[in-house]
Amino acid sequence: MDEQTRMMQTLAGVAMAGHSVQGGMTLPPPHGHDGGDGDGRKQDIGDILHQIMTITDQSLDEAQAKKHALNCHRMKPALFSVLCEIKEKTGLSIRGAQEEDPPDPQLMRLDNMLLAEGVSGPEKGGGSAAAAAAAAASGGGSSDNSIEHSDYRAKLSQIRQIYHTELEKYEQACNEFTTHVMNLLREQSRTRPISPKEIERMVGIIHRKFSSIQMQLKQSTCEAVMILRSRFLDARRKRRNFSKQATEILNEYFYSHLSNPYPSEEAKEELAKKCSITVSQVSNWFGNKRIRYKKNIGKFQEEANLYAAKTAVNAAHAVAAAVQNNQTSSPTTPNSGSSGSFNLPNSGDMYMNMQSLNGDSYQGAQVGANVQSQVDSLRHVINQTGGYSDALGGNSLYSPHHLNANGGWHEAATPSSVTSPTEGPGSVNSDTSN
DNA sequence: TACAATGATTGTGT
DNA sequence: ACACAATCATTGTA
Repeated sequence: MDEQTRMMQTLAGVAMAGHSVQGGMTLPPPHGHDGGDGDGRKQDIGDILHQIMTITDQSLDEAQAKKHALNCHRMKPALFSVLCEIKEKTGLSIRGAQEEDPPDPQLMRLDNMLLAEGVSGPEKGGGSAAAAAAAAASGGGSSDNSIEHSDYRAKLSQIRQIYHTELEKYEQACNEFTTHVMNLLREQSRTRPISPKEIERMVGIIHRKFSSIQMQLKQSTCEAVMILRSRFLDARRKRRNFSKQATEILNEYFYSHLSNPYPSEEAKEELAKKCSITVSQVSNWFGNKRIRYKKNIGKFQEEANLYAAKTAVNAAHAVAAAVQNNQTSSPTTPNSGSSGSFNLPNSGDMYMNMQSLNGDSYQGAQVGANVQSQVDSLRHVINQTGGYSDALGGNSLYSPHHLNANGGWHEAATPSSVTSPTEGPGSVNSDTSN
C-alpha cells in the first residue's frame, strides 16, 4: 500500500511536470480541447487513479465496465507509458528485496526421512526396504519377520498413498492457482505495466506458500509413520504367540538340554530358522523359559515329562541308529547307574567311546551331542517313572539337579564336566554360549 | 471379564 | 555381550 501511494503521488507529479497528460479524464467523455488549467487536470488524473485503485472494491460487472471504459480511453496509452516509466524506476527496489530461497534444512530432513521410510521413494522396493530397516532398528535383525511386518507394510503403503494423493492435490492446486494468477496478471498487464520478472516473483511467492503447506503435509506424514512404527514395531504392543510347532521345537530343545539350556549362537540360529522366528526371539524365549521354569518347577513338571518322553523315543532311535552305524557294542541303556545322581558318567563315556571309535571327529561330536541331549530326556523319564519326590525337596530323583544351590544353571555345569565334551568343536547343538 | 500364559522390554550385575 | 529378574502389554481362555 505504501508503494502504491508513493507511485500515485509520483505519477501525479510526473504527469504535472511533463505535461504529457492532457485534458480531463472523468468518466463522462472528456472534451477534446486543451481547456483545463493545472488544477483541473490534476483533479482529473486524481480521479482516474482513484478509479483504478478502487476497482477491486467494486462489483465484478461494475469493475469490468469501468475497466473497459478505461482501456478505451484515449488517454490510456499515455497513462500506461507513464506507469511503465515509474515502474522502471521503482523496479530496482523490488528486485533488490528479492532473494533466492535457500534450501530449508527442516524440509530436507523431512524429505530424507520420508525417503528413508519409503514413503516418498520408488514404488515397491522402498517400502520393503524401509520395513526391513525398521525391523533391524527394532532389534530383530533377521529376515524372518517379513510376515510379521506385512501388516505394517500395508499400513505404510496406505500412508504412502494418502501422502501421494495429497501431494498431487497440492501440486494441482498450486498449478491451478499459479496459472490463474498468471492469467490475471496478464489480463491486468493491459491496464498496468507488469514485467515478466514480476510475474515470476509472484509465481515464486505462490510456490513458497504452497511448499509451506507441503511441508506441513510432510511433517504430518512423518508423524503418522512414526506412530505406525511405534504401534507395529514395538512388539510388546503387537505380541503374537508363537506357533504351536515353534513352541514345541523350543520346548523340545529346552527339556532335552535341561542340564544346560543355553543354546549357542549356532543353535539359536538353527532354532530360529526352524521356528520361523528371529534369533533374539529365541533368546527371549529361552530367557523367559529358564526363569519361569526355575521359579516354578512344579508347574512345568508335566510339560517336562511330556517332552522328555517325546525326545526319549527319539533318543532311543538315535542311540540305536548311532550304535548301529558305528557297529559298537556300547550300552544302549544310558543311565543304568543313574540313581538320581547329578553326574552322568555313562553319557560322558558314551561320548568318549563314540569319539574314539569314530575317526571323524566332527561326526563323533555330533553323535555325542545328540546322545547327550537325549540322555537328559531319558534320564528325566526314568527318574520320573522311578517315582520322584517333590522337585524342590533336596535329593529328589527328579529335581533340578542341574540347578545349583543358588538356582543357577551355570555353576551346576562345573561338576557335570563329563558332559562338556559333548560340546566339542563342531558341535551343532553346543550349549556353550558363554 | 478376570485371570493365566506369554513374548518383549528394562534395569542390573557380571 | 549376556543372563537374570522384574515388569509390561497383549493374547487366549474359562
